[in-house]
Amino acid sequence: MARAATTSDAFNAVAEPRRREILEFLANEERPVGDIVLRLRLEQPSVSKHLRVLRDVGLVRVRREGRNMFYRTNAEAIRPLHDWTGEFARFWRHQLSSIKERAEAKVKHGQAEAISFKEES
Amino acid sequence: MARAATTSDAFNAVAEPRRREILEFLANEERPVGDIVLRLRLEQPSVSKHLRVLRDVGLVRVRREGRNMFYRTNAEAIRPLHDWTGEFARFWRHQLSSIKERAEAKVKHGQAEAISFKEES
DNA sequence: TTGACATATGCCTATATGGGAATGTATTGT
DNA sequence: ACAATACATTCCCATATAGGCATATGTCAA
Repeated sequence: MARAATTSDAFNAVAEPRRREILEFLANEERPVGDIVLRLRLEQPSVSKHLRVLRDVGLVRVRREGRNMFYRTNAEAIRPLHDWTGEFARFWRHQLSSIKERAEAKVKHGQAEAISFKEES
Repeated sequence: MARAATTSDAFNAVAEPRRREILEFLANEERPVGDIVLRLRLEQPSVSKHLRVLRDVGLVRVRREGRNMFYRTNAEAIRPLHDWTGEFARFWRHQLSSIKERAEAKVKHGQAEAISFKEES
């Protein structure tokens, strides 16, 4: 068998980096497809296809307004991922991973892996 | 191009349901491969291959003891996923995801729509 | 060394993918 | 009606699976 479909669940859908970028971009407010194309610098068909996947798993919602399709992130659909990963929180608090990791942690202390949701460009 | 490799990052690695099960099983304590085989009822080669993927992205650590390979989940590697999904928490708190929810919200608090759907040219 | 055991890797195949290019569809303006 | 605009869909293709099966590697015991 092959890999599970990208549309099988939110886990598979967000595995694609571009789709994560789209979700970040659409988190604050709804946007027409054209805006996403400009922002991510992808071909329009690619964006439409990514949106199709996100839509199929409920990660985005869409609304038509004239010729435009306004998409927005449906944060609720991301919640299961947050919940699942959160189950491991108690372990990363009490676990001493490895000597090597501790050393790395000290070195790159500022690398907090924070994702920023830029409003406009 | 095809899909990104399962070993490209934790997002892709955990997209596979079986690998998530493995991570859950190995969260509390280390286990030899044989235990995972029995637990998940998969063929041993499949388990080994899944473990290889998880190992490549740092989601599990391994230790040899005689003929056995003891694997355990490295929760730290799951943290980035938790952090990323957590960025959307403020949205699922303020967003009304469905008509049903909106109706309930109105009844309970008489709360107005919090998200502004701004238009842009 | 030989054999049993535990695990890893290689090979094969059906399947789904993401990007590019072309085309289809819906809506608006004239 | 017709052209333009905004998206969506289809087709093609190189690539990476995941599972099944066979085989290789590594370790221990006799």
